[in-house]
Amino acid sequence: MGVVCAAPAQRCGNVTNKTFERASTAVRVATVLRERIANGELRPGSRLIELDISRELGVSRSPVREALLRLAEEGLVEILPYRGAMVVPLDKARLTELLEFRLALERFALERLVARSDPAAIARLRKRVDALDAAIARGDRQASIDADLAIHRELIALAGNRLVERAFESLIVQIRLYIDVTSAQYERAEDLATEHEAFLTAVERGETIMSRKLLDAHIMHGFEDLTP
Amino acid sequence: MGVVCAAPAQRCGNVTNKTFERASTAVRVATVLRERIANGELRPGSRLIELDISRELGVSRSPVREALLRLAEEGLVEILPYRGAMVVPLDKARLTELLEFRLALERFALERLVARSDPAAIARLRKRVDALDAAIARGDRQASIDADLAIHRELIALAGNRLVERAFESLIVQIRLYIDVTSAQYERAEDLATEHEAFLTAVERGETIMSRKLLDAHIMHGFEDLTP
DNA sequence: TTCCCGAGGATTGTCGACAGTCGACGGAGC
DNA sequence: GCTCCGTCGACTGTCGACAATCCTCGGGAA
Repeated sequence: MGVVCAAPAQRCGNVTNKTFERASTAVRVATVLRERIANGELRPGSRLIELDISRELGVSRSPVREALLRLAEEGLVEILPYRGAMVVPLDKARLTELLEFRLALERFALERLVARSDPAAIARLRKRVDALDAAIARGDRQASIDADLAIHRELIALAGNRLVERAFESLIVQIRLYIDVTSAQYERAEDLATEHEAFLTAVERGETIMSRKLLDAHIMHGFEDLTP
Repeated sequence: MGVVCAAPAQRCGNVTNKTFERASTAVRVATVLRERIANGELRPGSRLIELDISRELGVSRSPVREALLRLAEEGLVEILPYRGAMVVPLDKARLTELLEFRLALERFALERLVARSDPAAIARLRKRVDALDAAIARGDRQASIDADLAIHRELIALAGNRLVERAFESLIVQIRLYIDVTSAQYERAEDLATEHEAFLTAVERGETIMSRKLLDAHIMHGFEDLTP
């Protein structure tokens, strides 16, 4: 019944991932819960009861509590004093806030990138865009989503600010929750390719204003008709 | 010896703040530690040993652990597995990252503000700037710092994005740690007043580019010659 | 009927104890 | 002298039990 090892040193026979194996119980529990939230097994708004989780995973409540606290800090879970934790409910207002936040960070990164006009940096982006094109050509939806995010992750990474990077990572995890709901963006896959292509071209040419406009449009794009 | 009440319902005779009194032990411990970090009692780099803290505050280790986790999420504390927590060390690189992050958020808020050109919103900012002027005129350094931050907090609040607001709040707490070190900015108090005045004027006139430039300069200003 | 209130169950918050891990110290081997 | 390895103390990670709080659901009064 226990999905997670009870003791840190104890071996999970069926788990091969070393980093997961060696991580503390709390981190492992957080990982499990994060996945369940991401894949929809745990629906937005559903309660997360410490005792149930600890029993199911075969651990005590302490690491479960810590895991919930971590997820709360990531914004995936909301904790109310004496009333427990629940998966953050999805609504349009929240998604808007997430995207605005994301926009603020990506704009910052973009500005940096254009300002230094470093060919090597742009080449890295180019590689990611090509990967996206390939995924779309294959008609692989999941890969397309990953490749899309990889482009933006790269953009952020190129800004060289770990704090911003961390915040962005946390935003992405949350935004991913909405992707299933708002898959519209990934239905028009060709548009997606075109958008990135145009964006990258603008960046390559050092067009500050244009690249920014394209970024704005892309991030907000496809999330217009959300109905959670 | 116990500075913090052991049990939630138990009364602390000398504490008047109701919200503090009613908060969970973990939150109270976090508050105490946060203050100690802020006022320099706990120096950057110093270790935070759970057992010591719990004994000193007269609580068990559980709430102390939770408090440390919260502070870690705020970026005030760094936790290394099996090796404990310590106050994040201050260095120039980190301050730069903090300020860049802050810049990204304030730029976003500013853009919003200028775009909607709402007199009521600008009036609120005006009030804060006036308060700063008054504090500077009185020569009250602490009040000047608070008034300065209040202006920026107001700017962020006007953007109406709770996520951004929360992130900003956390940034400010961290940036405050550097203010003692880098008090240069608050030495030239008149400059500070002038900067805000010019900034607000640009906002009132709807000058997108100018207001932004002034914001950039102001945020990065005074932190140039840091020597921690 | 509607509202208040108080018991009781479910769940979170806190505690003390034990298990596991890290880093320092010191001795053995080369 | 230098490196390796085992021991030891200090500390963190995890556990199960107890205390405090919230929520629900009846029962009684207006």
